[in-house]
Amino acid sequence: MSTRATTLEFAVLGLLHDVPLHGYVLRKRLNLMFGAFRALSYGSLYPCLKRLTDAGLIAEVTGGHEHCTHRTRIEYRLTDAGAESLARSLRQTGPESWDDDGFGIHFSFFARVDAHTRMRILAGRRTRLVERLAATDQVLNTLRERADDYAVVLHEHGRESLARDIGWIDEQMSAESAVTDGTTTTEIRRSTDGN
Amino acid sequence: MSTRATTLEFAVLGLLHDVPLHGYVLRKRLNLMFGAFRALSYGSLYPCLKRLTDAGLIAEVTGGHEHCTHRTRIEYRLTDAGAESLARSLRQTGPESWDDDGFGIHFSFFARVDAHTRMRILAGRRTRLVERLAATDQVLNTLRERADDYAVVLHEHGRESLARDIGWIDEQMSAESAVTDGTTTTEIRRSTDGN
DNA sequence: GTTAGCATGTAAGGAGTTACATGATTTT
DNA sequence: AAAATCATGTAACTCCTTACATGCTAAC
Repeated sequence: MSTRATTLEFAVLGLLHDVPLHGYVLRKRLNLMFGAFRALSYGSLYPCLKRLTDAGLIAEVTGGHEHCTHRTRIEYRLTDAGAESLARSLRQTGPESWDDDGFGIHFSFFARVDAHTRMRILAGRRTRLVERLAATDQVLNTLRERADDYAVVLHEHGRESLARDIGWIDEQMSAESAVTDGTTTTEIRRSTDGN
Repeated sequence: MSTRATTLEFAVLGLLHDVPLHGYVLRKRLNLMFGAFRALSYGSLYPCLKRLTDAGLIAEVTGGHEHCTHRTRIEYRLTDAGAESLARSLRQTGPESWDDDGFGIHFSFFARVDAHTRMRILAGRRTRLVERLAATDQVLNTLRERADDYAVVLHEHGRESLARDIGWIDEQMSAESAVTDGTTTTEIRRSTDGN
């Protein structure tokens, strides 16, 4: 497929990398790792699965050891093309990987990515957040001039949250460089082991 | 109009209450008070203005003291029906006023709303956030079982942000009850004065 | 006189949601 | 045997964005 994978498609490919899953369970996993609240709807997931199938990135599992009956659940597995597309998405560093939509997913899959890529994504995310902090300060100035008190309080809270998010990114970057430097011998971050 | 106002329509009516504005400036104000980043597009604003005009909630300012030329800027003012619709939206306490979409806007307009309504919206928002905190704890348990370390770190950060947001709501509720109790004589929150 | 910013709009499309429609399987 | 929950899908709709199309006005 020529068009770049959407966030949802990327997340689906990422989850299917470990284990073949069917739609219902896939949705649960997606809601677990991303979103947390405001659950993904089936009306969104199933068409996505269809698109990925049509694009040849995933395929129905035609289980050899399955009994011929109960064809009610349809499991999907990653094809070779899908694995390659996933690898490409994981390797990407750019707005898709550090803007709001993509950052959480890319971060969740960090265990599958080399330290250099992790750092670039964290750095990109940090820049974005710093930009926003500056923009928020601008907004706060204007809002204070207009004496729009409730709006000021709201944006001051937003500013604080942003500052904390930046601090968190800094922590993550420190943790990463600790791993890269080899200044620590203990295993810092594990990936998921199988199912 | 029978259908409830969308978030954008509500925000537009709210800004037009003080001063008549034209689209271009309106957009700037909207981006200032809400959004902060990811600016609203004209492709969204102008159709909204048209909808509100068709619904009779706003109308073009036909300035008496305007010179007949330069009809390039179209100012909009709130009609009586629009003012009533706005008042109704402001009075509303329910998911529209405390979910993510609506909360910021309702909070920004708090100066125009009675203390009782403010409290109910804050309480509703608090309940939502507490629900999410519980949901996040659930997710964290599952994620820890699966030893999905990066996802755990990400969700722990999300949990902390949520906890802070709840703390902030508590502060706002304290500030509100200080006003209501009359335990303070100084003016705590001003509204915008004119333009 | 040309660039930059002000100003208004439309058409097509993206990425999702809700509501609907259906049926199998497990639990009580 | 009824209720819950597992499971898959479609159709219509929402709300927004991007890209386009247009023209005025102020500054340099």
